[in-house]
Amino acid sequence: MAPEADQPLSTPTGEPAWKQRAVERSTQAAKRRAEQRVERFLDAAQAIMAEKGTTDFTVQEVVDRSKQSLRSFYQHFDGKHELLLALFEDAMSKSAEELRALAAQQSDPLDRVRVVVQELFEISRPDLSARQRPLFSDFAMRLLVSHPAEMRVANAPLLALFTELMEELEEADLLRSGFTARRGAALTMQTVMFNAQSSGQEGAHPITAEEIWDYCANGFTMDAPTS
Amino acid sequence: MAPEADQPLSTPTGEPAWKQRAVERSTQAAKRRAEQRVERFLDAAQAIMAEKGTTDFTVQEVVDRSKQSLRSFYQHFDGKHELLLALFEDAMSKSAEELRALAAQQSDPLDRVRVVVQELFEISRPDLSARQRPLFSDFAMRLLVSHPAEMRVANAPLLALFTELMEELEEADLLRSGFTARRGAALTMQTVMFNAQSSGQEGAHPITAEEIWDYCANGFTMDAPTS
DNA sequence: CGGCAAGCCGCAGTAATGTTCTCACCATGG
DNA sequence: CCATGGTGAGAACATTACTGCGGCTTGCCG
Repeated sequence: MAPEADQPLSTPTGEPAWKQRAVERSTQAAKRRAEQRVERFLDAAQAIMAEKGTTDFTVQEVVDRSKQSLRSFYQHFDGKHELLLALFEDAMSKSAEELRALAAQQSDPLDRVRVVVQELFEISRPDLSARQRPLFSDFAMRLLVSHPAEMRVANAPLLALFTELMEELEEADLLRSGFTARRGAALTMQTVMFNAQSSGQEGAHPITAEEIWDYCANGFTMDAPTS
Repeated sequence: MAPEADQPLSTPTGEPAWKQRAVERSTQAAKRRAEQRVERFLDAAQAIMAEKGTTDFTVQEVVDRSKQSLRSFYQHFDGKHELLLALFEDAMSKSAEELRALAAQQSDPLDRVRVVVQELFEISRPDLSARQRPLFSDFAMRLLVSHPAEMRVANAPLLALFTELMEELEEADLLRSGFTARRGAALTMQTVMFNAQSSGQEGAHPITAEEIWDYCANGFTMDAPTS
């Protein structure tokens, strides 16, 4: 990593290389400190959410809990929204990893999709997991309507997992004819997550993980028609 | 309607019947006036939403637009939430009626479900109908997480329609074996509405009405297995 | 017609909360 | 050892939902 020849490319302003390196060294220490502070804000926010089971905490609470200052908070985050977004993206990619690990335990491609669908349904339902994952109910919904692009980014890891699983199905000729893996991945993922959201809203007949799997896999019509 | 014998039942306080009737006559005029005021608030709110394409208006805006007073607003509504809820319930039952009329134009039970699914999808997508129906994106999502019981009430008309259509399918033996009409109705309705919500979030490959119908009807697996 | 009760209005005021500003401080690096 | 920039503490600001109060209008009743 001594790309002196490349320096001109990265210093179009005419700064000498040594100066850049010196500045960078200073910068990196500061960066570490900054990252640590950000970490503390993140941890504090997560702890508060775990306690209150909602994203309706105040910025002040996070600041107090993290033993830092409001001033510092706004130096590291563009606002409360950015904080929540960071936590949400993190939670989503962690969940995607967990689900991927779960899928890996199954040998049959169809079983892989099944366990992922059922587990995603469980961790997405508000009544059971709101306390542990308020981001999935509260924040995800608001993000979907107010910042769909950011939602798409946050969903990417999970969507990738579903796409892989669907492609496996495709290769094993287990996908319905004329059905694209990409579309099926998005449709299934969203169907599972959102139906989980409104489970418990269904008065006396809450939907179960088995039912949602059955539905996604087979639809509701007889096994032949559709025109 | 001269149920004098029944009066004691409705006047346990001992008030004479004539007085009750007189009071009621006075009351009804006041009631009409009150309803008219409520109507004006409702209309103003709807107009503002149509212009701004969001539910993020202030109560003050509604008050100004309706040429009434803030004080009066809170005399007729418990708060902004109640206003939105009223508009939402109204929009939902109107949409349910429109969809029911649309279904009636089809003779085949499966076609009835299909047109309803496809049209519900279209009117629920945020990109096209946000301007006309911000309640369906904005408010519905928030209501789902913050007041699921109210959401259930608001959804009831639409759910009833889906249930009827599903029961028709059941009677015509077009429903998959071991599949309940009630569950299918809820699952399908929510799947359609929510997937519409996130359509357009799908970068370059937005889901279409045909695809969602295909998915709901048939799922993604081959036409035989599931174990 | 005169008065009264109810409703309505305008306006100021409260509360909650996200965000920014002021200013002193201090720690880090040169 | 000093200059710079991040930090802390708190005040200040902005927005918004909501409420209290006093006065005015309106419609009703005797």
